Amino acid sequence: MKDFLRDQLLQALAALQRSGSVPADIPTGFVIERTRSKEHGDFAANAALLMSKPAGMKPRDLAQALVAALPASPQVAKVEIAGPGFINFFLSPAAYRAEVRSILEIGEAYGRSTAGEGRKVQIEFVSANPTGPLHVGHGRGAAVGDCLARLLQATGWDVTREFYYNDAGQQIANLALSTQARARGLAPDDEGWPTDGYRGDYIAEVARAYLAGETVHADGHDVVGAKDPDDLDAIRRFAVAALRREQDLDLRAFGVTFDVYYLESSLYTEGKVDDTVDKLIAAGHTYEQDGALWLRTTEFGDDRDRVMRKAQGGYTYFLPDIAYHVTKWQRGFGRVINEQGADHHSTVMRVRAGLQALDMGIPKGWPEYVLHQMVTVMRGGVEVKLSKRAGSYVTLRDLIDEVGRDATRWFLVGRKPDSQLTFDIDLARSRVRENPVYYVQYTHARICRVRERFGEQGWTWDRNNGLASLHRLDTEYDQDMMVALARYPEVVEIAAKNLEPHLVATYLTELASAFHTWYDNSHILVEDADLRDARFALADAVRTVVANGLDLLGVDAPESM
RNA sequence: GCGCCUGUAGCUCAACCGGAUAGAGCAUCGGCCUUCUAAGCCGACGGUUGCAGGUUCGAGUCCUGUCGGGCGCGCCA
Repeated sequence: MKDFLRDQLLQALAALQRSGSVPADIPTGFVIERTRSKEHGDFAANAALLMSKPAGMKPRDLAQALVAALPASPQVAKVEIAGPGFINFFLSPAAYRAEVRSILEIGEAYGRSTAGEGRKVQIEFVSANPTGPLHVGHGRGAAVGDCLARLLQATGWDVTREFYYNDAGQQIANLALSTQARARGLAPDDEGWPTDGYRGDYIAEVARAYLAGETVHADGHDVVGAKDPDDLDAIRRFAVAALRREQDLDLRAFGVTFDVYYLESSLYTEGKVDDTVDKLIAAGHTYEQDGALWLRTTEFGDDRDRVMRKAQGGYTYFLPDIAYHVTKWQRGFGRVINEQGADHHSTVMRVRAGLQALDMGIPKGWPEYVLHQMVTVMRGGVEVKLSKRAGSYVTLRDLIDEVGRDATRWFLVGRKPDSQLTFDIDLARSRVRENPVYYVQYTHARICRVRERFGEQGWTWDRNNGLASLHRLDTEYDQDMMVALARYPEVVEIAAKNLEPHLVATYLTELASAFHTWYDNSHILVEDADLRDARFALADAVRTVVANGLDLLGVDAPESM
């Protein structure tokens, strides 16, 4: 609808230009937007305000001229000029009825678009190292990343979900040593416990399974515990597999799956790291100093140069990072979005700088980043910092077990990623109005219940009759309900464009509120069959949009509660 | 000290790449259950958008400064 109105205004502008009353070379960067207040109609255009200066006319005069030149349209009931020169469009009831009809006809496809034109986009998220259970921060990354993937899929992108994990570095060595220590019966703080060892109870479980010769299935193959506490390499393989397996189970329970798991070790075994080093040297952006090899990232905006290869040998983490991103580029992802915790924000500059240094024609802003801020977990008004299994942090599994998958997803994705998030366990598990996820799910269930009542009353809902009778929906409540519904495609579009999935959650809460208001003021099960069918058609349209929105968030739309 | 994020009602948060009178819910107060889920609805109260400047037709939004909070500033990942 926005595009339609914009087009109408452009036509009016063109007409004015032909008649010579407005210069031909006028910027047309105006926007059509939803009004905040319905006194101002449904949509407003700021065209006259922006173009008044170049047009040499007063805003209101220009608005007047534009409105006079607008083509007639059955979708627009009236156009007003207001305030400093806004052009306000009031849609006709027929335009909103058409929206309801469209929702019921295309169902789950409503709100989707082809804006992405089938282009490839990769979303890398979670990417936790296999050294422990996933924590709340990973959960936020999983929820945000997965919802971004759903949003981009819904807007016509060809999405690949990718999980990158470090199975090669120092942290993995620590994991192996910690597991070995447990296998030898040591506990944290005992004599001989490795420095920087992982202290959580889960390490003891891994060690026990290893000694028992258990089999772990991860990443498509089985790893059997070798039982030998001296075989550090076998312990490492087993521990990585065991923790990968555990993370995978957590993610599955969270409703998150990946298309590709990319192993850092493969970058080494396939020579991609060495290859990247050679190319950086050849590109002339490196130098040796203090025995180390440095990359001149300052040439690309960094505030200091970075070491690539340490004096003692071995690479710093950011070199495999660059090599990894080269593979993303070579795999044909013209668009890549990395979802990470904000505590890693310093890598953004370095990765981009490294890619620029390679001079491969990669755009400066590639890849894109969505960084989420920290999560604080509260229960009973106090911060929760510990979990039994992990020790020093709250795990994703803890949250799922305590408040359920749906509420966990909703709350972790329900705020702008840029904002710090307080996860209130008491609120998330409560089943009252103040808990938005229950409020929205309840809305869906409530509409399903009305459908059941048709049968109990001996009636059948005649959908086609409902669609044909939509003109019977003529109250202000009806109008408000339809306006709220029609916003959905715009919300999806904006959420996808801005990479802000929380907008969907916010919208659904508003839609639910709008529904209850309408519902409690509009009796559906009336004797008049036309009116009854029409009202339920509107209710079912709400149900459809709620279901579509919840699907974008990966949250169930229950038929009863 | 430097960089990134952030500051909106008592509380938790919105505000669509600058728009009109800054919106919801909770809390507080007052109403509504003999018919579709009261897990709901209706109403009232509540604001100098941390502070100070600037940009312009217009600023919560952009710029500068300042104060408070978070994160990061390794030849760790």
